[in-house]
Amino acid sequence: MTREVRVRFAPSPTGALHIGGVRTALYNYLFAKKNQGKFLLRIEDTDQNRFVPGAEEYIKNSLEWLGIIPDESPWVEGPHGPYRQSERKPMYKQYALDLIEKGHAYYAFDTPEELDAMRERLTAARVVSPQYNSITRTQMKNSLTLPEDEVKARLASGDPYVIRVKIPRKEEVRLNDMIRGWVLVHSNTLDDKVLMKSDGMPTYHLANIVDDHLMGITHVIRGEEWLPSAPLHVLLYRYFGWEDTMPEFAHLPLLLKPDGNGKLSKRDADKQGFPIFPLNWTDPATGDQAVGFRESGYLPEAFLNFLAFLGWNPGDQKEIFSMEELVEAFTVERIGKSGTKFDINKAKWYNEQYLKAKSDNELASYLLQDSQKEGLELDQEQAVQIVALVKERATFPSDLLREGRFLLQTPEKFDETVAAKKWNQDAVTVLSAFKRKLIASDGEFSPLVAKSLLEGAAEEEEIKLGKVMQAVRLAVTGVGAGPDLSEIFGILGKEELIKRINFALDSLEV
RNA sequence: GGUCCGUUCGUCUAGGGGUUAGGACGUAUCCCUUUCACGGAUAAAACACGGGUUCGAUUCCCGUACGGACUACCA
Repeated sequence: MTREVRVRFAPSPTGALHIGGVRTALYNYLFAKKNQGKFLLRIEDTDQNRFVPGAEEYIKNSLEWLGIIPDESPWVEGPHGPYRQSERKPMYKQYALDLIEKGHAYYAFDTPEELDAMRERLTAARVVSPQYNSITRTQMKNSLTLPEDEVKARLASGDPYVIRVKIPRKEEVRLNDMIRGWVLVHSNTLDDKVLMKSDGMPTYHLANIVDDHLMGITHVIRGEEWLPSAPLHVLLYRYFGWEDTMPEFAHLPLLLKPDGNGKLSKRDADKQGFPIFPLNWTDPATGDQAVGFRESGYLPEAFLNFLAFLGWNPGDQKEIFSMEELVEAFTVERIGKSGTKFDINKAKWYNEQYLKAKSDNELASYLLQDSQKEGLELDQEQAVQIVALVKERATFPSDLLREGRFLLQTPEKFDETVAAKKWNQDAVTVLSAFKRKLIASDGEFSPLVAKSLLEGAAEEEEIKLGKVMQAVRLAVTGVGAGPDLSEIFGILGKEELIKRINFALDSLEV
């Protein structure tokens, strides 16, 4: 019998969800949907000290923005809830006790000071890596070394204690990672990790295994930073007697900083001036603000597509994939092994592709919104016209107004470099003649009409139009570059055109 | 330091015992355009190194180097 595929994304609410976490969520989601399985979201909030208010809501909003919707989560209860580990707290202890009973775990009463002292002593003795393990635990205060009476007395009197796994001295642990193949680790390099903290909360290792088992998780797809502790997890499944339903593991390559090496961090993103979080985030403790991809103008489908390709590829040349197409094409076999440097240029390129694929009507609503914020007046029809003209030059929706602003606002100043180079007597002569022709013209005004009027003006004055074209553009738009001029004439209309030419003639000196 | 993981153009990657090592982003040049952008074309640009195995290795094996992750009562 093959089990229903069930995967989970299990972030801890310690701050804004990082782009790497979003990718992990995405891969889990794609894998679940590809295999007609379920994607669940579990909040791993077992560390009360690191809990950040708002972080959970942020995770929810981020995933919703991208359409990575969990089938089961704290907000969509399923058969295996609750989906917040803090709410599952009472369940964990029995499992830790079960392990003690089976001889795979023990109580430890060492204080933080004693642990420090032990590490210092071992470091001084040049022991390579000081850890609480099969050798050192014999010298520490735990239920393996203390008399049974004392252990009982300590527990009864409420002495603080933790529960540690008892890692065997000599044992080979092997696991088959879906991405990396067989990974072999010797138990003597593992330490007796804390399973249950003195505050009664489980650590990640315990809670994770217990919950994954209880929730019927079949595949664990998570970041590579977990690979070193995966052998411990395998051991725990074995000790619990759950080996037959142990999930398969896939450890994803890390997202690296764009220059040099190392894990991508918020610092790097700030330095390079690009977002690292999906949404805006304000740290409630420090008040530090970070802009999100969403607020920077990235379209969710573009961001998703970009993210999917960070460490995965479909094996063919196609690069633009909708969520449905990603689901269809996704396999973990095609996830790469090596770390992936983050390149914001590629993200921008994806955004351009998706932006350009939108209809003028759809794009117009962005322009309309942005314009209204500034109190600029324009209607849907005008907005569509402008969008058609400037969308080729936009990466983000906000570029629409930036690129088309001169069509909505009469320029108040002129680009000085262009003016110095191109504004001359010929320009004044042609523009003056153009203006006269505009005033004299009647009948329907169109880009074509406007253009022929300008050509006529140049011809009459015996000046080559090419020589003054830049100056005409400067007069009308205030800058030296932009979309096709006759189209601009058409959108501006005769009156506005005359007004702008007059203003330029008055303001600019030869 | 130890354990584990990794290494194809600047970046993301395809490929795989015999290839002109392919694509995309970025860069450059040209074309289109009386401008800029878009678009089109072209170019520069990679198998980390050393040993094996082999008729032949970028591809398989082993080392080395380099990089990364982990090494908490954090996840």
